[in-house]
Amino acid sequence: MMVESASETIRSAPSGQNGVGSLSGQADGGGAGAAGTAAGGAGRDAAAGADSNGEMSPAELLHFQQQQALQVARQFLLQQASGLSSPGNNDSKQSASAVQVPVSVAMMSPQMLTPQQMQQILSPPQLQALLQQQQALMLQQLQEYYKKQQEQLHLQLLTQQQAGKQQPKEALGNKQLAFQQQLLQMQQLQQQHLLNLQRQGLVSLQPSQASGPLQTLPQAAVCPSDLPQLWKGESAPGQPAEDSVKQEGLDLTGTAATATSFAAPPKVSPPLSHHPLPNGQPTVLTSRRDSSSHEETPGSHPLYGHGECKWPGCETLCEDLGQFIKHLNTEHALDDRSTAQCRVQMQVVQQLEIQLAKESERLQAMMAHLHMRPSEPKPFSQPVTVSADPFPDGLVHPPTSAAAPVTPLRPPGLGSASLHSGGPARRRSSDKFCSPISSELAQNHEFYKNADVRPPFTYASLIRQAILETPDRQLTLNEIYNWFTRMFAYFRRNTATWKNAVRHNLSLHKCFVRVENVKGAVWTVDEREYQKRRPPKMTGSPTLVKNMISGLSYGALNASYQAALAESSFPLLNSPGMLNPGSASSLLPLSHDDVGAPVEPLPSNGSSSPPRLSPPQYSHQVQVKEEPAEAEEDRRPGPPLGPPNPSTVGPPEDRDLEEELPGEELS
DNA sequence: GTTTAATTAAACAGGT
DNA sequence: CACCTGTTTAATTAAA
Repeated sequence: MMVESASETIRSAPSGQNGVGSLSGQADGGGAGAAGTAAGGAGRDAAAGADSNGEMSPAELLHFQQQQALQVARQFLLQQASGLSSPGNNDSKQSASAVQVPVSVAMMSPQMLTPQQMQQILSPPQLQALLQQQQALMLQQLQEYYKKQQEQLHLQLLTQQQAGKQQPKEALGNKQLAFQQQLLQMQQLQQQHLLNLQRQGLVSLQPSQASGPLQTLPQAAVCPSDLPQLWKGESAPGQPAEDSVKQEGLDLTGTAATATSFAAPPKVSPPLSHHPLPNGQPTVLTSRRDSSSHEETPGSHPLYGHGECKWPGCETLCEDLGQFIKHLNTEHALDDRSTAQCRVQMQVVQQLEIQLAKESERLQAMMAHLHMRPSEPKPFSQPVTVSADPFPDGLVHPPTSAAAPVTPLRPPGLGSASLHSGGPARRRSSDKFCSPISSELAQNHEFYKNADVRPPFTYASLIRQAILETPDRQLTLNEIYNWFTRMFAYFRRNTATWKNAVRHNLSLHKCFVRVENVKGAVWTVDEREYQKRRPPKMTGSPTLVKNMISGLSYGALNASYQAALAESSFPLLNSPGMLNPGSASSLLPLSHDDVGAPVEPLPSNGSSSPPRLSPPQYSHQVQVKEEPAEAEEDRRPGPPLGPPNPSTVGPPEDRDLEEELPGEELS
């Protein structure tokens, strides 16, 4: 009936929903970019310093300087490669390195932690996350540095040529040779580093550069089979303006290179350029460009894998490479469509980069602020609320909460690793690290709204979120549907399927209570129940995870990080509803994490850190206008769950939540 | 290898 | 009758 039409309408409306555009907020990758630049600057300064000292001939000076720089770079790379295991002593030896790699230094909090110590202190997952962050930064620096080196090489060559007239040719030759060798070495290191990154899934779309072994990995890991939908249809054009906002500016240059550099084979080759991204984003990806140019893997193609074309949304089967190439040239030639698709890909990449940069920056700031105080368990044993701490293991805690250090014993498993191709780390990634839906959404809702990517949350958590976002914490089925379509591009398709799932979830979970209203029935959330059944899984659905992983894992990653911060910081998403004093109660108890709080594991010692908000007030249902008793019944089984007593129901996990106050709405 | 939870599909009952 | 809303059951799958 009307409903239908209503939902349909909305369906197409999403883009117009709101112009808030968190994206724009996120987009300002400027910060990160700046950081990167600054780092680079520092490096240069160091070099400059060396310059001033010397009194050697220009050529020697250059040489010396380069040597030094190379050394540093090499060392740094090695360090990275070995997982921070390289001894810190080296650092002292090479004071220059300190300058050269300010970022890393800062991150490690020189204050005395040697890499090894860090390793001990931090859980694997933490390390992993850290490492990734560092690597990303590193890459940027390296990139710059590398460029610089090349320039210098040229310079040097020129100089030497001039001077050559007075010096024996041989000497020069040797020098040049040596230098070139170093450069080569450096290149190799760089490649190696890239490989590492690839393995970790940090760098996606890795193209040709890594001929053999890698090609499959990246493909599988990154090519989100679902991402394609992004392209299907109207792709780029369809993108709501808000989203494209600034992206528009970047055009095919920088990012294009990233997204499509591989499409270079024969003819189809978009204009690639070396320009750095406009916004200063580093581009993890770009770097590979250099190296990729070296070798053109003969037997494979980045866009070809498992017998099919990996062009977004294509999936055409091709027997062999030859056929594929032909297909590529005919189907994906340089035309409007391809360009549009390319643009979309660019946006995806861009967003990922921005996100990465942002997170990196944040991490640095966090570490700087905390002096990298490790979440060491023992030392600071303080309150231990732990039980629930959803912190993704690794992060430093949010300043706000008193939450104490995470228990060390925790199964290591964080997520970052698990995020990317499920590889090895699939262990418990989920649980602990699931992110609070609210924060995740808050951060990426623009993204989900526009990208056809399945959100990494379960239907139950999404439904709950939808309901809680409203002022009265109640929604009709149809409104729930609308929320889904409004908030997620993904749910604008296959409506029959997910709607059925929604209904199914509403009926299935006790936490959703149907209340008969004058006008019909509305659904509310019984937080208590919800929390109860919590040992959730982060993921929503298998597919979900898959998508997330493959495509835009950043959301999750970030989510994990955010989880830590969530509590305090995101005003963003929560419902306007919260404001509502009257009904607000429900929110409190909810620990935002919906998706995943780990509830169970630890004995919650609520004692130490009393969750600030006593969960007792289980939100009860919001005051629904006339509400039949049905709901009530379930709700309180018997003993009113002890409010104060966290251990009862669940971990008090609600560790503080104050989940944020209401902020605005997400869309 | 078993259990649990989520997803998906589908049947079915009331209502409109 | 068609469609919506709810409830259920069942199969499948991934994670624990």
